[in-house]
Parts: sequence; structure tokens; C-alpha cells
Amino acid sequence: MIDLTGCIRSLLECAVMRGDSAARVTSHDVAAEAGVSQATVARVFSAPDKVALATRARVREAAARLGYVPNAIARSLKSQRTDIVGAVVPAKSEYWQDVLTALSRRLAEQGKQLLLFPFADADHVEEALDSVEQYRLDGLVLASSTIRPEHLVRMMRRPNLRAVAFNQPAASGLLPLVMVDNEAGARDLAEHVVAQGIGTATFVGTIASASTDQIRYRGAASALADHGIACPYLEAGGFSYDAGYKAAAQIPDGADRPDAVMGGSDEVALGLIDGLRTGGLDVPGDVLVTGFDGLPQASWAGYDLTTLVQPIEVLVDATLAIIFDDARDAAQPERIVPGTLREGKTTRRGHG
Amino acid sequence: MIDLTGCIRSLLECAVMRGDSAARVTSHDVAAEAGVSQATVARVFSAPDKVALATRARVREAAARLGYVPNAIARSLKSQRTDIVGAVVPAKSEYWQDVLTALSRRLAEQGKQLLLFPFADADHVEEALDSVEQYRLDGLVLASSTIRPEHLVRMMRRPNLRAVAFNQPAASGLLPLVMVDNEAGARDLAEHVVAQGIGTATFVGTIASASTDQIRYRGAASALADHGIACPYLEAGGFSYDAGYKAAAQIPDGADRPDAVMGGSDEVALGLIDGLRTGGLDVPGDVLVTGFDGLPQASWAGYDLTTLVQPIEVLVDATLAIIFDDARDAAQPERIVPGTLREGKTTRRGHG
DNA sequence: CCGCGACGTGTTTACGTATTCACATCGAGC
DNA sequence: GCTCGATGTGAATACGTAAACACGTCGCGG
Repeated sequence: MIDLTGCIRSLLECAVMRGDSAARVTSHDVAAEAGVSQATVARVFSAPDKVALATRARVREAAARLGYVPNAIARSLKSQRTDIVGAVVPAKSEYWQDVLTALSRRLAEQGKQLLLFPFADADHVEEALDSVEQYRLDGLVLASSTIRPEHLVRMMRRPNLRAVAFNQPAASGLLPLVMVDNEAGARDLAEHVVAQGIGTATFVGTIASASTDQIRYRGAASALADHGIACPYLEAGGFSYDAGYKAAAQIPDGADRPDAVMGGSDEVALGLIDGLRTGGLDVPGDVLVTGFDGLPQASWAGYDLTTLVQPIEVLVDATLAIIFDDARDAAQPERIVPGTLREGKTTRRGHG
Repeated sequence: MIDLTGCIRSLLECAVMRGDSAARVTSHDVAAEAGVSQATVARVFSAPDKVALATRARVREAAARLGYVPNAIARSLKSQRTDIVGAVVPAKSEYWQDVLTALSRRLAEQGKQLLLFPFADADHVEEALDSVEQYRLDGLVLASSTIRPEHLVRMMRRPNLRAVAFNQPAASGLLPLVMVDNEAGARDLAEHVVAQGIGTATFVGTIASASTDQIRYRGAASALADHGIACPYLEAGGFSYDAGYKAAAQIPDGADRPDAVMGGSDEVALGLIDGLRTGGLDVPGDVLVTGFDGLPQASWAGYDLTTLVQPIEVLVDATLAIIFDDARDAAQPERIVPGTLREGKTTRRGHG
């Protein structure tokens, strides 16, 4: 039987005991305690092999006794590396949440951290970048296609800072770039709905000025055109469920109703589905719907959306590779990674 | 007509020009350029009112010319403040994504940043806390009820670090605590479904060992008991949609089928809805469903879940108040904030 | 006309670590 | 037995800033 209360109390006493004394334990204090120099203490924590085994043990023990924890701030100042990667992302977005989750997890595995610079809208990117410059980050992920080119330019060639554009086609030629193959993905989706036998289609984009939106539309429209199908463009006005939900009301009904509606993103597509259903239509009975991104919610049974799944892990790994691999000669790498078509029931018509 | 290409090119040249020269512009360089001392430069950027207007302008100009950006690392080392708040959170969770979004936005407004320490599971919290200690953060938000007490204890009384437990009932008495009133919320939900005329109910919890789960169950069960309704507990085994979806299969059907199923969280509840519907049941026709948290997805038209909405902004503000307000005498504040019942169609029965 | 405070600026030091350089010790090789 | 290289350690310095302290100037009241 474990004495949990006692255990916690003793831990507590330990913590309290250290309370003031641990206030600021530096490598000097440890050095004094262990009878060595500060340099040796520093070596024990950053390059242990350079210290004799016995000394190392003595220092470790002294450090533990005093509750010493190396100061990352001081280390960063001296070593010119922070082990922190920044990410400039829109404050609200399901998609970016997923990306950040993957990014932070992978960074944590390498003992590095993720510092967030969220921005409410494109006008606030400037402020975010001001903060970015103050922290001397090891790397920076510029996410969101709503970041304007002038912002990207600003982040070029900062010393000691590898900036990477993530799913940001407009950055091509300016910054190293990692993205999913938006155009091919949109084509795949279009080909898929064509194969279901549709005759008309509408593309409901997110924000017309976003470069991903333009490319996805281009891919879809050109594939449809190959089959003689026109594809009008409708702007939802946002990357959100709400934008898609409202846009559903703009889609013509009656004779002009399209056989398929292609959403510019999963969030928009999910909103479209609910909006169309609220309007009395059946998805996929009356209208097929596709998305783009492969959000977890897209595979929820209530939607089971046909979409293009982005290989987020691959994209994240590619991004970190650019940031941390010292192949600085490969000046402007562009990694375009193919996505995967996920067939859901939103495009599953009765066999025809 | 704007010459966009030219504009970008000039910006680009500017950036390249600064390329090496801006490599490491320090306050000393600016001081030399402006013909003042380093101290004056520092003052211009941290306490401008202490510098004469003319001098200030001259320094600002010199700084702009050289592309000087204050070094936050050095500032932190000197001032013993990082202006960074850390958050220890589970890597995957819709709910925490929402909280983090609110948190980072509010911090950004104050010129502070959010450093993420995500952990995959409770066993990895230890490592996350190791990192936390190295960065001398101004504050720390310990989120998730899966963080164990021994971890909380470890964060007590660290000097210069205000740790706050967020929606973590088990932290009561150990750390300052901010949370929604889980018990009252669960009671409200239970009272609501009772008012719909149910006779039987089941509670599908997330993870039985999580303190929030226990409290929510207690609230629901006691309210139901007040009306003579028993409330068996079923564990989904996670905080996720998938866990809820699978748990739906465990719910008895036929004569034993409960009139209402109360999910331990929105994510679980949404999974439950889809799971029940997949099983051929109608929600709310056959079974009422409730959630807890108030996620954006819960109000999506496809679900329109009845749930208890957490006032995330309020919780976040309370958390930051504890971290930054110098009322250190108020040793262990506990802020329990009431949530709001959101009535969706998942508990809207035909009038009976 | 002197002294005193307010104001603006320069000088100096400290924050806590990593790293370079120098130095001492020890074993091996001729 | 002396040199040479390898190894382990200490002393000193630098990273870039903030803040304490000191100093000089100016304006004011007595």
C-alpha cells in the first residue's frame, strides 16, 4: 500500500525547502559546492565527455543537491542559439492547429520548443514579425497564405534565422517553401467528381486573394474544363465553417443547381454540407461535396467528406529539415509534396 | 497604377543589402552611429521618456539606418523577465487548442509570447517540465487534468515563476487554480435533460482517473439522483471523438437503452452522436445527448449539441491575472467560473 | 549670488553561461 | 630522462542589454 499523502507531503517539503535557496542557483554555486570551477560545471551540462568521470559525478551530485537548473537564456545569449522555432500563424484555424500540433511534437522530440506568434488578420502580421525579430530564433515557419509578400521579403536572409514558408505558394522564389501540391490535388478531386458522372460544378473558395485558393481553383477548373465542364467561382470570404455555411445559401438552386460543389478547404466544405442540408438538399443525393486539407473532422462519420489529405507529418519534417540542415548551399529549396485523395461518402452517388 | 514588382524588388534589395551588415547590430553600434552611449540607446527602447526628445529621434534614426532590433535574449538575462508564458498541454485535443488560441491572443495583446510544451501522454510530462525550468518563464499554465499531482508539486513556489493550474481540480490547495464550475455545469445539464422528461440516463466519461471527469460525473449523478434516476458510468477511454464513437457501441440497446447519454466532453459527445446514429438510432428522437465544454464544432448545424459552454476568455483572463498581478499575498487564489448551458437540438424532444 | 533639485547623459557593472587559452599532469616512445 | 601528445581543469573573456550610480547642466527660489 502506497502512502500517497505522505509521498506528496515529502515532495512538497522538498519543494518548499528549496523555495528560497533555489531562487537563483547558478553554475558558480554548483562549482563552489563541488569544489571545481564554473567552467567545469558548464562542461558537465553541455559537453560531458570533456570531464573526467569522477568529477562529472561530483558535479552532478552537487547540482542535484542545490537544485541547479541550467539557464537557457544565458546559454542562448552565449551560444547564439535559442533552440526555439517560431511560427507565425492565423489565430483561428482548424488546419493550422493541426499543423502546429505536429510541429511542436516533432520539435519537442529534438529538445526544441515552439514559440507562437498568432495574428488576428493580415494587418497584424507586421506586429508579429516585430516580436519575431527580437527573439533570436533558430527558425521561423511562416504559415498562412494570407501573409503578404512584403512580409515574406522582410524575413529573407536574416542572419541565424532560417525562415520557411509553409503552404504559401506566393513565397516561391522569395523563401524556401514547403507545400502540398495544391494544383494536382485539386485536379485529383475534380477528376474524381467527374468520374461520378457530374455535369456541372461550382468551386466555393475561401478568400480569393489567398494564393492557395487561386491555385486550387485553377487546378479544379482546368481539370473540369478538360471534360468540357465549366466551373464558376464563388468566394466564401473566410477559411471557416461559418463562411462555408453562409456560402451555401449563394449556390443556385433549381435548374441551375450544380451537381458538385468543391470547397476551397475542409472547413468551408463542412460548412457547405450543413448549409446545403439546412437548405433542404441531400448530400450526396442532390449535390456532391469535396473539401481540401484532410482535417480530422472531415472523417467524422457525420460528414465523411471526400477530400485531399495533406501529409502533415511529411510537410513538417521537410520544414524542419530546411531549418536545421546545414545545407545552406541549397539556397531556395522548394518541396512540393503530393497529397492523398480520401474518398468519403459525400461524393458517393447511387451507381450511375 | 502601382509597380508591385519594382516595389518588391526594392524591398528585396534593401533586405539583401542589410544581409551581412545587419548580421549583429547591437545597441553599441547604434550608439556609435548616433554619437551617444549604449545606455542611452537602451533607454530609448525601454524607457523613452528618460531621453530628451532630440536625442531620442537621433537614436531612432540611427537604429533604423542600421536595422537594429533589440535582443530579447540579452534583455531577459539582464532583467530577469522573459515576457514569455509557458503552457503545458496535451498534444492532441480540440478543447486545449481553443484555450491556447485565446491565451496566445491575449498574451500577444500585452506584447508577451506563448511557449508551448505539449506532451503526448502523462508519462512525458516530466520531460516537458524539465524544459520549462530551463527557460525562466514569467508564468506557466498547467493544463489538462491528466497532469499528476507530483508534477504540480514540482512547480510550486519556483521563484519568479507563477504557475497556474487550468481546469485541473486536483491542483486545489497546491497551486492557484482557475476552472469552470464543472460540478454545477454537470448538474445544469442533468437538470435540463430531466426537464425533457427522461427516465434513464448513462454518463460516458472521458478518462475515469481525470479529476474533471470525476467531478462532472458526480455533478450529473447527484442531480439525477435527486430525481430518482440512476446514472451508470461508462468510460470512453479518451478525450477524443474516436473514443466517443467507439463507446456508443457499448451503450445498451433495446429495453435497457437509456433515454439520455451525457458525454464527459464535447469531443466524446460528438463521437457518441455519430456512433449512435451509425448504430441506427435517432438523436434526439431515440436518445438525448449532452456534451461539456462548448467547442465550436458543438454548434455546427450537423450536431447542434446541447452542452455547457466554458467562458474561455474569462478563464484565460483570470489565469493571466494570477500570473501577472503582483498580489502575491493572495497566496492560493481559486477562481471557479460558472459556465453557460447551451441548448441545442440534441436534447430537443418532440413535446411530451 | 548661492544652493538645490530636476533632468539628461555617460560610466560601470552584472545577468549566467560557453568557449578559448593556458597550464598541469600523466603515460608512452626513442 | 626527456620530449611529446593527450587529457583534464582553471582563468579569463564575451554574448547584448538594463540599471545603479555619478556627473554635469540648467532653472529656480531664497
